[in-house]
Amino acid sequence: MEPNILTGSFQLMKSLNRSVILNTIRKKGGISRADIAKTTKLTPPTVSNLVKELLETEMIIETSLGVSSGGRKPTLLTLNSDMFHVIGLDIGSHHLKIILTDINGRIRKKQIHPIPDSITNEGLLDLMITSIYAIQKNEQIDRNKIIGIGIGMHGIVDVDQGVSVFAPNLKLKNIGIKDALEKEFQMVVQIENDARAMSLGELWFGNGHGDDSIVCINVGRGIGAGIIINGQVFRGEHYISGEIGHMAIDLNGPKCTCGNYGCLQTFASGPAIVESLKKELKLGESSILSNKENEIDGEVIYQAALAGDLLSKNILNKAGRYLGVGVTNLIHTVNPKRIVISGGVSNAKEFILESVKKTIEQRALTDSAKQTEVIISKFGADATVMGAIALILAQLFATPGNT
Amino acid sequence: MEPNILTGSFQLMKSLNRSVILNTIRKKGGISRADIAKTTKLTPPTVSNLVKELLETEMIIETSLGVSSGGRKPTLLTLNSDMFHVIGLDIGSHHLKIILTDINGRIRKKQIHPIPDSITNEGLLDLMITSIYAIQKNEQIDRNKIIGIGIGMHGIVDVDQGVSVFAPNLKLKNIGIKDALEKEFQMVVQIENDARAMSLGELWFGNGHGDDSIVCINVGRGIGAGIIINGQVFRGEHYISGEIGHMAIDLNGPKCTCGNYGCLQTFASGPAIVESLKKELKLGESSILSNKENEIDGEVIYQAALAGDLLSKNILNKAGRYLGVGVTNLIHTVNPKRIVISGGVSNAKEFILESVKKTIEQRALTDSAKQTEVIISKFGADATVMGAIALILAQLFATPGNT
DNA sequence: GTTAATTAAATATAATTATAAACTATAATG
DNA sequence: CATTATAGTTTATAATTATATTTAATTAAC
Repeated sequence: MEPNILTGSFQLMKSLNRSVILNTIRKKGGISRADIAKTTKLTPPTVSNLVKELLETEMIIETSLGVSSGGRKPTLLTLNSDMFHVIGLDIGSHHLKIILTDINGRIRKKQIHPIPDSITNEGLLDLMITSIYAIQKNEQIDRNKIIGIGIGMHGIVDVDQGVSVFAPNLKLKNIGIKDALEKEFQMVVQIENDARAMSLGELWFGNGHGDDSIVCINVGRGIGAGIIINGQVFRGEHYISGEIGHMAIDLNGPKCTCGNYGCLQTFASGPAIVESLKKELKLGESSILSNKENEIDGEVIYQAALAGDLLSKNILNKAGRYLGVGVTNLIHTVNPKRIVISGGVSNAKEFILESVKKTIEQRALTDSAKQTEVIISKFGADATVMGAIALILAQLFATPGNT
Repeated sequence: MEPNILTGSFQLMKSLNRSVILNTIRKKGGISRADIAKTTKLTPPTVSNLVKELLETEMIIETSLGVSSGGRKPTLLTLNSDMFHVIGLDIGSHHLKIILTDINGRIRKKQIHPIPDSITNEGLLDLMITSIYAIQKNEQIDRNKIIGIGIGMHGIVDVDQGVSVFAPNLKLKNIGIKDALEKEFQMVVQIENDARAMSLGELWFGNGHGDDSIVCINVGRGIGAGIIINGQVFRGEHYISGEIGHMAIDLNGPKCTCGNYGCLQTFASGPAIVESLKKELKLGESSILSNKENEIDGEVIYQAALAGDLLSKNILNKAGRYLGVGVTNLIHTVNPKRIVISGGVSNAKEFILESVKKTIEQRALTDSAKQTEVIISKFGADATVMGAIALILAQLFATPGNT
């Protein structure tokens, strides 16, 4: 069947305006009815009526009176952030991270649970359910004031069905997460690929407020990108948009786990960096890591580089240059306003970011493309779980018609 | 200043519904008021009122009576395609092609003008203006029933300003096309990059009716892609989305005109194919083109391949494989539903398409990605000019709010 | 061939919501 | 303390869609 066509009706008109007002309050935070009318170009009575309704739902509250510039003092309105809460999960390769936030995304509680090796679908679902109960324990929070549960998950995710189709790092397939959690908790549940969740988190909580187009690149065990266009997560036809880890950049390069040669993640992922360094050590390069081959992981290399180890620095720089090639390809394809780099490898920002930028400067076609903003995520290891929160908030504050 | 926020109002409600009805008539072609009400879920009186208005504007007409299935015969409505017309231009490297169509995109007249070498900005604008006058000559068409002029142009185009920022093949910069033509003709003028125009044309007139996500790849002197997401042309932040000709796929590959190495268009563009064949000839490969080095161009190679020349076939196949690598990178980034290949090189479809498909089959990550539809444009050399028409039609039939 | 049922379209009335204009409340200013 | 500026509310009105009813035109059944 055709999807429902969006037609104009009184309900649409009203819900659109209510949403516009709610979002204005969210963005400006502490704004009077009169100012809402000015910025939205709605008339004062319309604003007053809808604000009254929003006050009744307790989504917003009247706070202090503002300062007057000659006339009645404005009554300032803000989101009622103490009332409503959101739960976010980040399902990684070894750990499940869960947070509880208010609707401004301020973290109230954070917990981490290890994920046992060779876990089953049912085991993972059980772990998720118990962790969701656990984080609510001893919290003075009305259960039906929890708006929803957002989940960021690596691998391929069918957002509409709410299924983790393939989670390679856990070796699991077809986990029916949404159905299971909705049945258990009777609230909104939304699951999304980790890089895409991150990118939405970056849009909501990062510097990129608004309707921008941004790309968030998650560089860790693999490399994945989340693409935001006009403020909407872009998923592609089969939920594999942004799978840039397997972008071919050097057809004569090393063999990748996918079977092809020269994929981006054979150069710039965490494992690739470790391999690259080990190989140099075997070739006899001198380094402070020379006799510690078994202890080497990404963090160790980063610390060595910080301590001044030239080989470690060079290896990280090289990874940055390759990442820059991939990023430039993305700029020439998606041409976003801003690119945010996150994930484990982005920890080594001092040694990565500059070489990414230099590579873009060198390779990008036009001056404007060269000036594409490239930053490191400010959320560090919390990027995915904040993105999971953003999934629910994006839905809560969505404008009618913009699915 | 902030862009205007979209708020609900009676005008919006009405114009949304009018647009929904108009588009329903356009898509279904020959549909009764009652059926419109059913498919749109608008009520019959609403439909009747808006249909009355649309009849008054002469945008639609009542045609025959349909067949009854027990009851009054339905009055069928269609677009009044004989009344309104659109002009489309394709500004290529050597020729200006111009067509006049009705609002169903049916071509009424087509003309081609050569573009002199070393033309100036003013010269090109003059040529455009005279060609637009010329195509209207001897046509029984009401001047103010021409809806607009669409222009597809290679290079980088600033759609909002209506300026061709950089047209490398004509060696021109900053041609203020929109302003000049709007001043001369007082009607809607829209200019767009050729690949993006093509992609919109493919969406409107090709197999891909609807709100799909498709990518159209123009393989000629360069390689450019037009990306359509949710039925909207996607341009990127600096109008360079889809510039995949300079996607790095082989960092150790040949040097490109852009200064980098291993760009896609050093392998799969028209000039790259010609160079590649000439090189093989020099190396002594036998071919029916062996002593005709000066006559070789894309068309000659294609004809040779058709005539059974093995070298020509191999060269075209190889280009197809490289193109397939680029296309697979696109699938892993944008993940569209359908990919359409057009431009000069796509003429050699017998020798290109299969190797593109094989490469995707070999390299794509998931089964669903492997099944991405890849077709050759059915418009051939008319792809850009049909896209230019689509630019205007897309605007005419746009839903309010979806800019 | 008359009548009932069905479908299409128009019309009249009601309901919903935004808008405009008038009004009340409150504060700063001189 | 009057004047003026600003915030917010009330009332009346206008622009629409929605609902219910009516008219028209057919087909199908008896």
